[in-house]
Amino acid sequence: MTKTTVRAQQPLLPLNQILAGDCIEMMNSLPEASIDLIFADPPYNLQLRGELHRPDNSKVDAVDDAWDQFGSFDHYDRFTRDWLAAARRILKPNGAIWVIGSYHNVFRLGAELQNQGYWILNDVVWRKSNPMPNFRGKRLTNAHETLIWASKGEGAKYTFNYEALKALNEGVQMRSDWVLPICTGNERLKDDAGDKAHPTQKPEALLHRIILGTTNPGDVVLDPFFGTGTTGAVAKMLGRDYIGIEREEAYRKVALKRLEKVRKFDKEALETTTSKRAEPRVPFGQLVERGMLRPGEELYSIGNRFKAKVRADGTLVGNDVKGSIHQVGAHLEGAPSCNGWTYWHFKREGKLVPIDLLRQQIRAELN
Amino acid sequence: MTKTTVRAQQPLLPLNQILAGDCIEMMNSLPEASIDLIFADPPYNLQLRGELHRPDNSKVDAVDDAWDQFGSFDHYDRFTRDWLAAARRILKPNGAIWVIGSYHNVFRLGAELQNQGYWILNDVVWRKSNPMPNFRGKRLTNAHETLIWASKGEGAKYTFNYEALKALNEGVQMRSDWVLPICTGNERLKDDAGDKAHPTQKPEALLHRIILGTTNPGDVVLDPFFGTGTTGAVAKMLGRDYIGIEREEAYRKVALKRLEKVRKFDKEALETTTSKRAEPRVPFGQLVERGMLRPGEELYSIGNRFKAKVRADGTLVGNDVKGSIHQVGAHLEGAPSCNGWTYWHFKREGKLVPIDLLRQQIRAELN
DNA sequence: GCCAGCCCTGAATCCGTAT
DNA sequence: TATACGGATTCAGGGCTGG
Repeated sequence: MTKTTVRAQQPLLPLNQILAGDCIEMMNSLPEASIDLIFADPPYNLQLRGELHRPDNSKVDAVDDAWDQFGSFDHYDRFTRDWLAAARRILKPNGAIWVIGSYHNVFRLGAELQNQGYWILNDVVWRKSNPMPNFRGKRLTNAHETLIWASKGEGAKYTFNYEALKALNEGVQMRSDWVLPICTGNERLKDDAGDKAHPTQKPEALLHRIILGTTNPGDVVLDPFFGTGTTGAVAKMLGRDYIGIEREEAYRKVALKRLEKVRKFDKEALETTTSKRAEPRVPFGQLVERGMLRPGEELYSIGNRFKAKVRADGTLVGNDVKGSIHQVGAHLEGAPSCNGWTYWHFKREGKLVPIDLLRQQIRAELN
Repeated sequence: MTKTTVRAQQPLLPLNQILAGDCIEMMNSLPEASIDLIFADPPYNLQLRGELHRPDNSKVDAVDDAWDQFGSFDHYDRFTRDWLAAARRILKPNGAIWVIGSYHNVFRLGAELQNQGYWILNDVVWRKSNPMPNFRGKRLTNAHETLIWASKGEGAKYTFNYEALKALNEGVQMRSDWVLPICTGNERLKDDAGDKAHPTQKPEALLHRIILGTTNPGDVVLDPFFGTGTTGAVAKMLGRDYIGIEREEAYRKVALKRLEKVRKFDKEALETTTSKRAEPRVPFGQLVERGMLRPGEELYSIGNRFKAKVRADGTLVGNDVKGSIHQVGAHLEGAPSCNGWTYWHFKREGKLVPIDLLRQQIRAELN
C-alpha cells in the first residue's frame, strides 16, 4: 500500500471527533487498515468484594462503576477478544497498539494479543511516584500499572522515534520502566458536582511519551475507551489526529470541553531529534569523483593498524582484499561488520581524519 | 487441615535436597498440601531469530538452550498448565506461589494462574539497575522482569511479613516495584571452564525479599526449576527448608557445591540487600512531559543574554543550535560545559525562575 | 596500596533498502 | 520473494592491569 492510497482514505475517517457508542460497533464501522496507533485503557475487571475502607473508615472511591463489572474471566475474555479483533482490522499493516492494565486484567490482555498474532515489542511499567498505599498492610503497595506495546504482527515496520525518546531521557536510551506521577491536581478533571469526572483518568505525561515515541506528526491515533479524552488532548497538542470512542455521555461531555481548550504546540517545538538513518545516503565513490580523495591515496584504520588504497571506482584494496570501505574494514578486523565511514582515516597535515568528515561536508551541501 | 496433620507429613518430604528429573513428575511424587511456598522461574520461551552483536561487534551470548525452545504458544501453554496444576496439588491451603517471567511468557503464566483458581495478590516488577541495553535502538531497553505472587485461592490466609519488608525498605511500606541489580561479579557462578554456569541465574537479593516477606522460619520452599540453586541458598540462609527439582545434571552439580558452602543467617548477605539510595536522576524531558514547561515555551539564560525554545522531546533550540539544556547552554556561552539546570530560567509572573526549581519539585515527589 | 583506565558482560523475540 | 550489502547501534558495573 502506497502512501498516496492511505492518504486518499483519510477523508473518510471521522478525524478529531468523539464517536458515541459501543467501541466494537464503532470500530467495525471504520475502514480497515486506516489507523496508525491505538491506545486502549479497557475496563479492569476489578474483583472487589464489598467496599474498601481506609483505616479512618472513610470509603475509598473504588472503580466499581457498572461498566467495570464482569461476571467471570470467560465473559471478560470474550469481550477482550472481540475488541482486540476489531482494533486489529482497522490498524494499518505497520500500525501499533498500546494497552494498559493492572494484574487483574493485563495477563488476559497480553495473552489474547499474542493469540491474535499481535507481536509484543515491549511491556512497559508505569511506576507511580504517588500511589495509593495499601491500607491494611496485607499486600505490597500496588505502585504500578503495566502497558503493552505491540505491532500488528511479526516483522511489521512499526514506528519508533528512538532518538526523540533518548533526548527526552537526557541522552540515555529510554527504558521499559517509566516513573510518572498519577493524575492529580489541576490536571484531574472534575464534574459539575466537583467530584472526579472519571475514576481512572490517565496522566497526560504518559500519553506524551507514547505518542511522541511511537507515532509521527499527522498520524491518526484512535482510543476505543476514550473516557475524558487524555489521548485526544495529547494527540492534538503534538500535531496528531485523533478519533475517540466513548459510550458514556457524561465522559464525552467532559472530553469535548477539554479538547476545545487544547492548543497545538508550535511547529518548531514539534520537530524532534532524528536518527542518522534518516539522513541521505552518500556513496563513498562520490568522495573520489569529487576529488576529495585521490585514487591511489592511502587510508588508515582506526587504530592505524592497517592501511588500504583508494581505487578509482570507490573501492578499497588492502592486504589483497578488495571491496567497499565496509567490507575491507570488516575483513581486516575479522569482524562481522564494520562502519567504514568511522573506521577509515585519511592524512591531512600529518593528522589522521575520519573520512566521515568528508561525508558530512557533502551532506551539509545537500542541506 | 490442622497444623498437627501438616507437621506429621513433613518427615516424608525430601527436605534440603535436589531431586533429579522432570519437575512435573517429581512434584506428582510428593504428598499433597505439603509445601508452604513455591518459587518458579520457568523457561521464558524466547524466540530469538539470528545473532545479535553489540556496536563494538562483540557477540551477545544469547539464551538459546534447548530447554527454552517450544514449538508454539499451544505447546508452551500445555506445559504451563501441567506444571502449575502439579504445583497447586502440593501447596498447602494457605501456601503461595511466586513465578517470574518476561513479556514473552508472563501473560501466559498469569492467565493460567487465574484459570486454575490461584488468587493473584500482587504483580511485582523487578526493575534492573543494570540491564542489557537495546543495541540496535529499535525498542525500549528491556529493563525489568515481572513476578506474580498468588495464593492458592481467594480467601486463603497467606503469609505476609509486612513489618519485615517495611523495615527492609527503610521504614516505608514495600512497593510492588523492586530495584535490584542483576546477578554479576562474584555472585555469578562459573563452570570449570570459567563460563557462566547458568544463563539466567537470579540474584540472591531477589529471593531474599521473597522468602523473608512471604514465609516463616521452618517453612518448606520448593523450586521446580532449581537451576544453580539460588532459591535453596537463600532459604538455607534464612532458616527455611528447601526442595529443589532440576533436570540438568550440570546445574545440579553446581547447585550442590554452592549449597554446601551456605551458612544459615549469613549476616553479610542480609546487608547486601539494602541498597544505597542515590539522588534520583531527573531528565529535563520530564518537565515537558509533565506539563511543567510547554513545548514552544522560551527559556532565558542566567544573565538573560540568550534565549532558547523548548521542544517536545526535551531538547532546546536556540541560535540554530539544537540539543540538551547543557549542550545548548555550553554552545551559547562558548564554554566546554554548562549546567543547564542552573543556567536556564523560565518566566512566571514576569520573574525569571531557574528550571532547577522544577527538578526539585519532582525529586520531592519521589521521596 | 590506590586509582585510572581498559575490558568484559548481562533472559534480546534488536535493520532497511535496493536489486 | 530472496539475496546482497551499506552502515547504524550501548548502559552500568565488576574485575583486572599497570603505573
